[in-house]
Amino acid sequence: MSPDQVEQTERRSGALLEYLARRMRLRSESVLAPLGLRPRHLVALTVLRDAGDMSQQGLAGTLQLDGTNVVGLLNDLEADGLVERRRSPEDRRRHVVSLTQTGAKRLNEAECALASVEDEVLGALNENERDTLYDLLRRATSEVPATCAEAAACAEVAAACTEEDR
Amino acid sequence: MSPDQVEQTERRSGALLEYLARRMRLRSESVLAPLGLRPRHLVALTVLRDAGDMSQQGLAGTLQLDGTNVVGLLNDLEADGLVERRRSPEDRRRHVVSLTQTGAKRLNEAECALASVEDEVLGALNENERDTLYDLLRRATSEVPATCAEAAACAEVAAACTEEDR
DNA sequence: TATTGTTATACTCTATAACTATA
DNA sequence: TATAGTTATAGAGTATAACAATA
Repeated sequence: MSPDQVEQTERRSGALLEYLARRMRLRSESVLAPLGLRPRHLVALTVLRDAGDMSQQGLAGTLQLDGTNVVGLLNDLEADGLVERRRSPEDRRRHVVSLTQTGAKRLNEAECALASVEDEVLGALNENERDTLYDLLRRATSEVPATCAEAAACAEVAAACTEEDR
Repeated sequence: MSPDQVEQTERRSGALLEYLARRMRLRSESVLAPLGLRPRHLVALTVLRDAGDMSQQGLAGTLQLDGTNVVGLLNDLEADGLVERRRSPEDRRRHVVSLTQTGAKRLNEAECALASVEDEVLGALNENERDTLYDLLRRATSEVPATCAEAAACAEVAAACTEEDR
């Protein structure tokens, strides 16, 4: 493998994604504080709006978050009347979580407030490029999260790749 | 403002970015573990490669990370011989941090290993779209982080926006 | 006196384990 | 017996404060 090829093929988006997300999150915190929200609340509300009602377990899976953490998250949101927990009629163990009208409104307010943060963090991109970015992110995140089996297979491939490279 | 306009203008990339970055990070952890790296190490190495040598304070600023945290991060990386700390000749208080050859090699290995993670997390996007995403992220992150003054101004604008919306 | 880096410490976030209720 | 959700608790991650060396 030539050095040029290495340059071309081995630069990945992962680190950039994390780096950009961190900057966005740090700036967002101060803007969201007056609304009584934290970035993770916004993520949860966004998922509920975009994907619709779901069980707490479903939410945990989607957010790749531990179930115990979802409890606390929903406690916050429910205390503010932004989401609702209802027992599922089909399976009374389940709680169906849904966005309330108040929650949808608050989410809109938050996104409006975050416009300036986005202007700042994505300052290097013009309007068209931001639209493209939003579209790509939207589609990438709408994919169902991979199963554990897939993740394991993925780890295997990566390990082989590392061995070969050494 | 009409409901349609609200739909159009108030959907922001922040939550999506954080959501996608989290999924990427969780998957990356297992793949990077055999290399003795954690996602944040990779971010630091990536920044050092892309932006070149810098002081610890510079690194803290770039990574939007507390200085005390940078110390621990660099301790890890230096113990593995992936980065080097040298006293600056001009200002002996400063440590100039630079990527070693070993570090550059390890970074390449890591990025290779992460290819399968990216395939999984960005499964909904085709090759072209991933290139576009990489390009957008690359340009967005190469922008200098905003100063505190700018962040404060940004918060003000956001607050005004919230008031108006209520 | 101010700044760079370090150490010690407290705080927050996240995950693991045991419990209640439904199935 | 297994699953959805909850609570209590321990471990990891992150930030705040005091300190040493240099400017």
